[in-house]
Amino acid sequence: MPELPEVETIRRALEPRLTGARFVAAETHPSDKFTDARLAVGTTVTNVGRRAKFLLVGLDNDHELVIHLGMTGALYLGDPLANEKYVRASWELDDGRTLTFDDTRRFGRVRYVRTGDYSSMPTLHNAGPEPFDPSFDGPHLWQAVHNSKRHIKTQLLSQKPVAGVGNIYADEALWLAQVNPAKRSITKAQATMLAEAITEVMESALANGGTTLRDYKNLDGGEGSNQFQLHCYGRSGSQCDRCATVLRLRVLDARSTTWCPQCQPA
DNA sequence: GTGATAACCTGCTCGC
DNA sequence: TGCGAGCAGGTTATCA
Repeated sequence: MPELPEVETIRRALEPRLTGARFVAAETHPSDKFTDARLAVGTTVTNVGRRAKFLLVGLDNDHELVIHLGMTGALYLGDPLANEKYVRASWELDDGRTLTFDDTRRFGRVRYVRTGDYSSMPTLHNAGPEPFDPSFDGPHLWQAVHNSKRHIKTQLLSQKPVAGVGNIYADEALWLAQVNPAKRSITKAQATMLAEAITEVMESALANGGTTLRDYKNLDGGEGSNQFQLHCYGRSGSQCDRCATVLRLRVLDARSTTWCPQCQPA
Protein backbone atom coordinates (compact mmCIF):
# COMPACT_ATOMS: atom_id res chain seq x y z
CA MET A 1 0.00 0.00 0.00
CA PRO A 2 2.00 2.97 -1.23
CA GLU A 3 2.28 5.76 1.34
CA LEU A 4 4.58 8.78 1.16
CA PRO A 5 7.94 6.92 1.34
CA GLU A 6 6.88 4.44 -1.32
CA VAL A 7 5.54 7.13 -3.66
CA GLU A 8 8.64 9.25 -3.15
CA THR A 9 10.87 6.25 -3.91
CA ILE A 10 9.01 5.77 -7.18
CA ARG A 11 9.17 9.49 -7.97
CA ARG A 12 12.94 9.65 -7.48
CA ALA A 13 13.43 6.75 -9.87
CA LEU A 14 10.89 8.00 -12.39
CA GLU A 15 11.87 11.65 -12.76
CA PRO A 16 15.27 11.27 -14.46
CA ARG A 17 13.97 8.56 -16.75
CA LEU A 18 10.69 10.16 -17.77
CA THR A 19 11.49 13.88 -17.97
CA GLY A 20 11.76 14.97 -21.59
CA ALA A 21 9.79 12.03 -22.96
CA ARG A 22 6.69 12.66 -25.05
CA PHE A 23 3.47 10.66 -24.80
CA VAL A 24 2.55 9.52 -28.32
CA ALA A 25 -0.31 7.12 -27.51
CA ALA A 26 -2.26 5.84 -24.51
CA GLU A 27 -4.64 3.05 -23.66
CA THR A 28 -6.76 2.85 -20.52
CA HIS A 29 -9.24 0.76 -18.60
CA PRO A 30 -12.78 2.06 -19.38
CA SER A 31 -13.36 3.23 -15.79
CA ASP A 32 -13.53 7.01 -15.32
CA LYS A 33 -10.74 6.59 -12.79
CA PHE A 34 -8.25 6.02 -15.59
CA THR A 35 -9.56 7.50 -18.86
CA ASP A 36 -7.94 10.90 -18.15
CA ALA A 37 -4.62 9.23 -18.95
CA ARG A 38 -5.41 9.58 -22.68
CA LEU A 39 -5.55 13.37 -22.41
CA ALA A 40 -1.78 13.55 -21.98
CA VAL A 41 -1.10 12.25 -25.49
CA GLY A 42 0.92 14.80 -27.48
CA THR A 43 2.51 16.40 -24.41
CA THR A 44 6.07 16.20 -23.10
CA VAL A 45 6.98 15.51 -19.47
CA THR A 46 8.71 18.48 -17.84
CA ASN A 47 9.16 17.09 -14.32
CA VAL A 48 7.87 14.46 -11.89
CA GLY A 49 6.81 15.73 -8.48
CA ARG A 50 4.91 14.46 -5.50
CA ARG A 51 2.45 15.86 -2.97
CA ALA A 52 1.27 13.61 -0.14
CA LYS A 53 0.68 10.20 -1.80
CA PHE A 54 0.02 11.69 -5.24
CA LEU A 55 2.52 11.64 -8.10
CA LEU A 56 2.44 14.84 -10.17
CA VAL A 57 3.68 14.42 -13.73
CA GLY A 58 4.24 17.91 -15.11
CA LEU A 59 3.46 18.44 -18.80
CA ASP A 60 4.55 21.14 -21.25
CA ASN A 61 1.01 22.47 -21.76
CA ASP A 62 0.41 23.86 -18.26
CA HIS A 63 -1.30 20.64 -17.18
CA GLU A 64 -0.37 17.71 -14.94
CA LEU A 65 -1.15 14.04 -14.74
CA VAL A 66 -2.02 13.33 -11.10
CA ILE A 67 -1.53 9.66 -10.31
CA HIS A 68 -2.64 7.99 -7.10
CA LEU A 69 -1.48 4.40 -6.71
CA GLY A 70 -4.29 3.41 -4.37
CA MET A 71 -3.76 0.13 -2.57
CA THR A 72 -2.10 -2.00 -5.19
CA GLY A 73 -0.95 0.38 -7.90
CA ALA A 74 2.52 0.20 -9.43
CA LEU A 75 4.28 1.99 -12.27
CA TYR A 76 6.69 0.34 -14.69
CA LEU A 77 8.82 2.01 -17.33
CA GLY A 78 10.29 0.03 -20.18
CA ASP A 79 8.76 -2.72 -22.24
CA PRO A 80 4.99 -3.34 -22.06
CA LEU A 81 4.03 -5.80 -19.32
CA ALA A 82 3.72 -9.40 -20.42
CA ASN A 83 0.66 -9.84 -18.22
CA GLU A 84 -1.85 -7.11 -19.08
CA LYS A 85 -4.63 -8.42 -16.85
CA TYR A 86 -4.39 -5.58 -14.33
CA VAL A 87 -3.01 -2.81 -16.54
CA ARG A 88 -5.26 0.24 -16.01
CA ALA A 89 -3.35 2.75 -18.12
CA SER A 90 -0.35 2.64 -20.41
CA TRP A 91 1.42 5.40 -22.28
CA GLU A 92 3.62 4.82 -25.32
CA LEU A 93 6.60 7.19 -25.32
CA ASP A 94 8.34 8.72 -28.34
CA ASP A 95 11.53 6.74 -27.59
CA GLY A 96 9.74 3.39 -27.80
CA ARG A 97 9.38 2.78 -24.08
CA THR A 98 6.04 2.28 -22.32
CA LEU A 99 4.92 3.69 -18.98
CA THR A 100 2.48 1.24 -17.44
CA PHE A 101 0.11 1.73 -14.50
CA ASP A 102 -0.77 -1.68 -13.09
CA ASP A 103 -3.40 -1.81 -10.32
CA THR A 104 -5.04 -5.05 -9.26
CA ARG A 105 -7.78 -3.64 -7.03
CA ARG A 106 -8.46 -0.49 -9.05
CA PHE A 107 -8.25 1.78 -6.02
CA GLY A 108 -5.82 3.97 -7.91
CA ARG A 109 -6.72 6.79 -10.28
CA VAL A 110 -5.31 9.12 -12.91
CA ARG A 111 -6.44 12.72 -13.31
CA TYR A 112 -5.50 15.35 -15.89
CA VAL A 113 -5.69 18.85 -14.41
CA ARG A 114 -4.36 22.34 -14.87
CA THR A 115 -1.06 22.65 -13.05
CA GLY A 116 -1.76 23.19 -9.37
CA ASP A 117 -5.54 22.98 -9.68
CA TYR A 118 -6.49 20.15 -7.33
CA SER A 119 -10.01 21.34 -6.57
CA SER A 120 -11.48 18.10 -7.96
CA MET A 121 -9.41 16.05 -5.50
CA PRO A 122 -10.35 17.22 -2.00
CA THR A 123 -7.80 15.12 -0.15
CA LEU A 124 -4.95 16.54 -2.21
CA HIS A 125 -6.45 20.02 -2.24
CA ASN A 126 -6.68 20.11 1.57
CA ALA A 127 -3.50 18.18 2.38
CA GLY A 128 -1.42 19.51 5.26
CA PRO A 129 2.34 20.10 5.25
CA GLU A 130 4.77 17.40 4.23
CA PRO A 131 6.41 15.64 7.22
CA PHE A 132 9.81 16.91 6.03
CA ASP A 133 8.58 20.51 5.73
CA PRO A 134 10.08 22.85 8.37
CA SER A 135 6.57 24.16 9.05
CA PHE A 136 5.51 20.73 10.31
CA ASP A 137 6.29 20.54 14.02
CA GLY A 138 4.63 19.95 17.38
CA PRO A 139 2.84 23.33 17.64
CA HIS A 140 1.46 22.93 14.11
CA LEU A 141 0.23 19.41 14.82
CA TRP A 142 -1.39 20.39 18.10
CA GLN A 143 -3.08 23.37 16.43
CA ALA A 144 -4.38 21.13 13.65
CA VAL A 145 -5.88 18.44 15.89
CA HIS A 146 -6.79 19.94 19.25
CA ASN A 147 -10.24 21.20 18.24
CA SER A 148 -11.36 17.91 16.74
CA LYS A 149 -13.25 15.15 18.54
CA ARG A 150 -12.03 12.40 16.22
CA HIS A 151 -9.49 9.74 17.17
CA ILE A 152 -5.94 11.01 16.74
CA LYS A 153 -5.11 8.20 14.32
CA THR A 154 -8.14 8.98 12.19
CA GLN A 155 -7.04 12.60 12.06
CA LEU A 156 -3.58 11.59 10.85
CA LEU A 157 -5.12 9.46 8.11
CA SER A 158 -7.24 12.41 6.96
CA GLN A 159 -4.05 13.99 5.51
CA LYS A 160 -5.02 17.37 6.96
CA PRO A 161 -2.61 17.68 9.94
CA VAL A 162 0.22 16.20 7.86
CA ALA A 163 0.38 14.77 4.35
CA GLY A 164 1.34 11.26 3.34
CA VAL A 165 0.60 9.23 6.47
CA GLY A 166 -1.21 5.92 5.91
CA ASN A 167 -2.14 3.06 8.17
CA ILE A 168 1.35 1.61 8.50
CA TYR A 169 3.18 4.80 9.42
CA ALA A 170 0.33 6.08 11.59
CA ASP A 171 0.64 2.97 13.79
CA GLU A 172 4.43 3.22 13.81
CA ALA A 173 4.54 6.93 14.68
CA LEU A 174 1.93 6.58 17.43
CA TRP A 175 3.90 3.68 18.90
CA LEU A 176 7.15 5.65 18.74
CA ALA A 177 5.53 8.69 20.39
CA GLN A 178 3.75 6.47 22.94
CA VAL A 179 0.37 7.95 22.07
CA ASN A 180 -2.76 5.79 22.16
CA PRO A 181 -4.36 5.80 18.67
CA ALA A 182 -7.86 6.13 20.15
CA LYS A 183 -7.13 9.37 21.99
CA ARG A 184 -9.41 12.22 21.00
CA SER A 185 -7.16 14.91 22.45
CA ILE A 186 -3.43 15.15 23.00
CA THR A 187 -1.24 17.53 24.98
CA LYS A 188 1.21 19.93 23.38
CA ALA A 189 4.04 17.74 24.62
CA GLN A 190 2.49 14.68 23.01
CA ALA A 191 1.97 16.62 19.79
CA THR A 192 5.66 17.49 19.73
CA MET A 193 6.66 13.86 20.30
CA LEU A 194 4.20 12.68 17.68
CA ALA A 195 5.36 15.20 15.07
CA GLU A 196 8.97 14.14 15.63
CA ALA A 197 7.94 10.48 15.44
CA ILE A 198 6.10 10.99 12.16
CA THR A 199 9.13 12.65 10.59
CA GLU A 200 11.43 9.95 11.95
CA VAL A 201 9.42 6.96 10.69
CA MET A 202 8.99 8.61 7.29
CA GLU A 203 12.71 9.34 6.97
CA SER A 204 13.58 5.81 8.00
CA ALA A 205 11.10 4.26 5.58
CA LEU A 206 12.35 6.45 2.76
CA ALA A 207 15.94 5.46 3.48
CA ASN A 208 14.85 1.81 3.32
CA GLY A 209 13.12 2.22 -0.03
CA GLY A 210 9.62 1.86 1.42
CA THR A 211 7.66 -0.96 3.03
CA THR A 212 6.68 -4.02 1.02
CA LEU A 213 4.08 -6.15 2.80
CA ARG A 214 2.09 -7.46 -0.14
CA ASP A 215 1.83 -5.40 -3.28
CA TYR A 216 4.26 -2.48 -3.25
CA LYS A 217 6.92 -2.57 -5.94
CA ASN A 218 9.31 0.16 -6.98
CA LEU A 219 9.81 1.30 -10.58
CA ASP A 220 12.08 -1.66 -11.35
CA GLY A 221 9.79 -4.23 -9.75
CA GLY A 222 11.95 -4.51 -6.62
CA GLU A 223 10.76 -4.44 -3.03
CA GLY A 224 11.50 -2.06 -0.16
CA SER A 225 13.08 -3.27 3.07
CA ASN A 226 11.35 -1.18 5.71
CA GLN A 227 9.01 -4.05 6.60
CA PHE A 228 11.92 -5.51 8.59
CA GLN A 229 12.13 -2.35 10.71
CA LEU A 230 8.48 -2.17 11.84
CA HIS A 231 7.89 -2.09 15.59
CA CYS A 232 4.12 -2.09 15.67
CA TYR A 233 2.06 -2.35 12.46
CA GLY A 234 1.09 -5.93 11.68
CA ARG A 235 2.77 -7.29 14.83
CA SER A 236 -0.29 -7.88 17.02
CA GLY A 237 0.26 -10.86 19.29
CA SER A 238 4.01 -10.24 19.35
CA GLN A 239 5.91 -8.63 22.21
CA CYS A 240 6.45 -4.88 22.21
CA ASP A 241 10.08 -4.06 21.35
CA ARG A 242 10.10 -1.50 24.16
CA CYS A 243 8.38 -3.17 27.12
CA ALA A 244 7.68 -6.78 26.03
CA THR A 245 3.91 -6.38 26.55
CA VAL A 246 1.87 -8.24 23.92
CA LEU A 247 0.76 -5.86 21.18
CA ARG A 248 -2.98 -5.70 20.62
CA LEU A 249 -5.12 -5.35 17.51
CA ARG A 250 -8.44 -3.52 17.18
CA VAL A 251 -10.53 -1.93 14.48
CA LEU A 252 -10.56 1.84 14.87
CA ASP A 253 -12.82 3.74 12.49
CA ALA A 254 -12.73 0.80 10.07
CA ARG A 255 -8.91 0.61 10.12
CA SER A 256 -6.95 -2.22 11.65
CA THR A 257 -4.86 -0.71 14.40
CA THR A 258 -2.01 -2.24 16.39
CA TRP A 259 -0.82 -0.69 19.64
CA CYS A 260 0.92 -1.46 22.92
CA PRO A 261 -1.46 -1.23 25.88
CA GLN A 262 1.49 -0.58 28.22
CA CYS A 263 3.47 2.02 26.25
CA GLN A 264 0.41 3.68 24.74
CA PRO A 265 -2.10 3.86 27.61
CA ALA A 266 -5.63 5.06 26.93
C1' DG B 1 -18.67 22.56 9.11
C1' DT B 2 -17.83 18.19 11.26
C1' DG B 3 -18.07 13.32 11.94
C1' DA B 4 -19.56 8.67 10.69
C1' DT B 5 -20.28 5.33 7.34
C1' DA B 6 -20.72 2.97 2.84
C1' DA B 7 -18.91 2.03 -1.58
C1' DC B 8 -15.39 0.99 -4.60
C1' DC B 9 -12.31 -3.45 -5.83
C1' DT B 10 -9.99 -8.32 -6.04
C1' DG B 11 -6.59 -11.61 -4.21
C1' DC B 12 -5.72 -14.09 -0.22
C1' DT B 13 -6.68 -16.69 4.03
C1' DC B 14 -9.43 -19.36 6.85
C1' DG B 15 -13.08 -22.43 8.26
C1' DC B 16 -16.29 -25.80 7.01
C1' DT C 1 -10.54 -30.30 -2.85
C1' DG C 2 -13.87 -26.79 -3.30
C1' DC C 3 -16.70 -23.28 -1.73
C1' DG C 4 -18.13 -19.07 0.69
C1' DA C 5 -17.21 -15.50 4.08
C1' DG C 6 -14.30 -12.16 5.77
C1' DC C 7 -10.41 -9.17 5.43
C1' DA C 8 -7.07 -5.77 3.60
C1' DG C 9 -7.47 -0.10 3.14
C1' DG C 10 -7.17 5.29 0.60
C1' DT C 11 -10.31 8.24 -1.20
C1' DT C 12 -14.78 9.97 -2.27
C1' DA C 13 -19.67 10.51 -1.73
C1' DT C 14 -23.49 10.68 1.13
C1' DC C 15 -26.03 11.29 5.19
C1' DA C 16 -26.88 12.86 9.97
